[in-house]
Amino acid sequence: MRIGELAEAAGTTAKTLRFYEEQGLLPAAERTASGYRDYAPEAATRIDFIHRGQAAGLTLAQIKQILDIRDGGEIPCGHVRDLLDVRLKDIERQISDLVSLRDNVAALRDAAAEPEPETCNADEVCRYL
Amino acid sequence: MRIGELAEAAGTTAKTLRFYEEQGLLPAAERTASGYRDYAPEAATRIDFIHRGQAAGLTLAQIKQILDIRDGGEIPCGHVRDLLDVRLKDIERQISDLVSLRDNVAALRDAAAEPEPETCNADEVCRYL
DNA sequence: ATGGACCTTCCAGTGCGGGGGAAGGTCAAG
DNA sequence: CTTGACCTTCCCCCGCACTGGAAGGTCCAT
Repeated sequence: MRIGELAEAAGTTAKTLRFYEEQGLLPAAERTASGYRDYAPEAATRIDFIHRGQAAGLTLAQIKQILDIRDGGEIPCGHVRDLLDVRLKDIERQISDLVSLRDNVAALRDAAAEPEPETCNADEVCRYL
Repeated sequence: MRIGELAEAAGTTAKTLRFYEEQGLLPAAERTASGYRDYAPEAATRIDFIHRGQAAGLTLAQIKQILDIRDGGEIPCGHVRDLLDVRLKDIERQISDLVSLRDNVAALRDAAAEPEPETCNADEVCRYL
């Protein structure tokens, strides 16, 4: 199948598939006599994997690590678990950062909700921030 | 004072201050006879304001909007409140997105914690993702 | 044989907030 | 007078995951 068909089957674009190939996430495709990339339909499952990795918040570089392990004939489960562990801690840190930020911003907004502009000092630009 | 002194006083770098000037967040500085930027110490309060804006998650472009209003002789409280409102909704959306993601990633990691690699199908790369 | 949909490569840009480093000028201490 | 720290402008670079577009080749139906 051609790149456009594969892209549609996998829910992405031809441009993105060429990008993935360039980044080493997809193996260099077979070529037809005229130079068109020629994919087996199973190529879609690899793209699905990439999408699952992205849905878990992994970067393309991390997904590539997993694919490289699998392509090397090893079983990537352990590495996947480690990546997910790190990712999970990172997400939790982001959440707590955002919760703190939310509280701060909410307090600022509440203070700004009843403005007393006359008490603002031009030097500090806005006393509600 | 020179740009390096101001940068240190405000907890940033000379490079960043030039960048802020270029972006219109800081007014073009006075110059000494030899072309050096020459700041009044009060310049630091404006940089502090920029830092407070960043701490509230505002972009430099949004902070610039506030500064432009203040520099235009108006009182930016209303705009600040609007920006904070929008930012707050955005933060809350990010939090709920991240909480969903955390739950998904945690479930994946728990599944991967007791791997049974022999049940993995090489075609799907890793059944834990 | 012609038109349009598809494909190829290559180069450049997006948004964000800067950072790196070159080439040259300036200032104060020793 | 020299040295070293600082300053100037200039342009390019980072990560991230693409996206846009130009210039040209191919395939298929009409």
